[in-house]
Amino acid sequence: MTDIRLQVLNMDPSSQYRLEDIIDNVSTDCVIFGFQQSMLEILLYKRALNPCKGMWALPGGFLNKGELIEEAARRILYNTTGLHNIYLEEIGVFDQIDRFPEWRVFTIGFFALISPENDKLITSNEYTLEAKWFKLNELPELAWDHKHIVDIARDKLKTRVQNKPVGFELLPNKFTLPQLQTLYEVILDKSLDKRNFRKKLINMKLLKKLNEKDKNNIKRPADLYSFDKKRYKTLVKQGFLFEM
Amino acid sequence: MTDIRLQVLNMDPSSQYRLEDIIDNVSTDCVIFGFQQSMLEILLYKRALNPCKGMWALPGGFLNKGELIEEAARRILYNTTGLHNIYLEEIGVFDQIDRFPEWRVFTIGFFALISPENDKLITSNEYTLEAKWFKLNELPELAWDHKHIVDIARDKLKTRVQNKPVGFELLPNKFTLPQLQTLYEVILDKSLDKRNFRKKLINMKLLKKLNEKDKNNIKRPADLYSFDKKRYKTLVKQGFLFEM
DNA sequence: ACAAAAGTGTTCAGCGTACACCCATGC
DNA sequence: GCATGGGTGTACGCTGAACACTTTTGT
Repeated sequence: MTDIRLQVLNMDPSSQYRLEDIIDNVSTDCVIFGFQQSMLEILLYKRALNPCKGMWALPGGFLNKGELIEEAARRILYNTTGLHNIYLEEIGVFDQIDRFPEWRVFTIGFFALISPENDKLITSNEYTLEAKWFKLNELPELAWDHKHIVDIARDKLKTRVQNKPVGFELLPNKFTLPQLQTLYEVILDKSLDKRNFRKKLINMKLLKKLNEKDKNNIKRPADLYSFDKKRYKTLVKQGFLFEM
Repeated sequence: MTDIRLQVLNMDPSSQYRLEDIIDNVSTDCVIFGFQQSMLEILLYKRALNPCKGMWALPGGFLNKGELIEEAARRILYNTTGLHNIYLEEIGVFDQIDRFPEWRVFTIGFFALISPENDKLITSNEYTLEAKWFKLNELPELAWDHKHIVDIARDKLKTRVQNKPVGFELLPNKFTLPQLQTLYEVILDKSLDKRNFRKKLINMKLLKKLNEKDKNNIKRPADLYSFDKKRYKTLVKQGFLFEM
C-alpha cells in the first residue's frame, strides 16, 4: 500500500514527496477569490506533476505531520501565490470515497479572499506550470472534485458577506462606494439600489471617507473610502451584528 | 507504529477494533442535544473501555473504510442511542495535534437534535457503562477535547436556530407555544416577549394549530401545534428565509 | 375564590424600499 | 456641450419592540 502511494506521488522524477513527512490521507484545497474588472474570479494552477498533470486545479496538498490544517492551507497558499496574511475561511470536509482515485483522501476546503493590491502572484513553481484567473462561469475542467469545492465555496462566500464584512478583503485598501456596490451585486447576484446601499453603509459607521478621489475612473471621480477595522472590532464587542 | 495503535485500541480484552477495518486517524464525535424540563441538555456516555475508560465522553469512533463521515456519525449514533433518522449537522474538523494523545486523530464534530419522544435510548452497550443527560452548566470532566467540541456545538446551535427551523427537532410532534418559546429562550439565552413571539410564529404560517390541548399542564391547558414541514419546504422553494 | 399560566391588540420607532434629479469630469 | 457615471433626499409600509389585562383551569 505504502509502495503504491509513493509510486503515485513520485510518478515524476522531480517530485519531492516523502511519505514519512506527510499525512497521506488528509489534504487542504483552497479556492482563491479575486475581484477584477467588476468580475468575481478564482485563481487556478495548471499542475506540473502527476497525478492530474496538466489539469487546472485548486492549490492544495497534503498536511505535514505535526501541522494544523489551517497552517497547511497557509503554507500551500504561500508556496503557490507568495502571499501571507490572507483572509481564509474553512468551508468543510470533502470525503467522497473516490474523490482521489488512488486511495482515500479527505480534504478540508477553504476559501481565500485576496485584493487587487496583492498582485505579486507566483505564476508557476516546481509544482505548477501556469497560474490564471478564471471567471466563475468560464471555468475549465478541474482536477478531482475541485469543481464541487468551488461551488460550495461560492455559496459560503455568498452567505458570509451577508453577516461579516469580508467583502473588503477583495478590494484595495482605498475603494469607492460604486466599487463596493458592484462587488456586492456580483457576489449576491442581484442588483442593489444605489441610494439605499450608500445610506446603509454610511450609517454603519464602518467606512472612513478619505480626502481623496479615484482618478482612475474615466468620468466623474468617486470619493475614496477605507474600511475601519478597529471600529468594527469595537462595535462587535458591543454586540453589533453586521448585516447586508 | 501500527503495533502501538493496535495495543492502545485493544487495551481491553473485549475490544474488537481491527486496524484493517478502520481509518485510524479520522473519527466522528457527536453532541446530542435534548430539551428536558425546560433545560437544554446533552447526552454523554461513560466509557467502558480504554482509552479514557471510565470518563464521560461524546459518542464517537473511527471511520470504517469505505464509509462516508456522515454515515459513520449515524452508525455510531445508532449503536449508542438506538435511534435512526435524527437531525444531524456537521460543525467542523477538530485537528489539534495532541487532542488524541497516542497518535494524530482528526475528528469531525456533529450535533444531533432529539425529541423527548425518542426516549428509547440505549443506556449502555459493549463500549459504554452508562448514559446520562447533563445540563450544559453541570457537565462532568470530559474525555479528550470533547468539552471544546461541546462549546462549538452550542454556538452553532444558537446561530442555526436563528435561520433554520431546527428547534422543532427538540420538541415532540405536538407542542405548545409556551414550550417553543421556552426552548428559544434557553437556546438563545435571553427572554422573549410572549405576544411578539406568538405573533411572529403564527404569521410565518409554519404551525398547524391542532384541535387539542396539552392536558399535562397543571394550570390552564395550552393549545397544541405541529410544525408543517411540507409547507416549510414549499416556502423555501419560493425564496422564504426563516428568521428568528 | 384564588393562584397560575395561557391567551390576546395596539402603539411607536426604525429600517428597508421605491423612486428622480443634479453634479463633476473627460472628450 | 454632451455623454458618462457619481452623488444626494423623501415618503411609505412593514416589522420588531414595548406594554397590561382577561381567560381558563386546578385546587
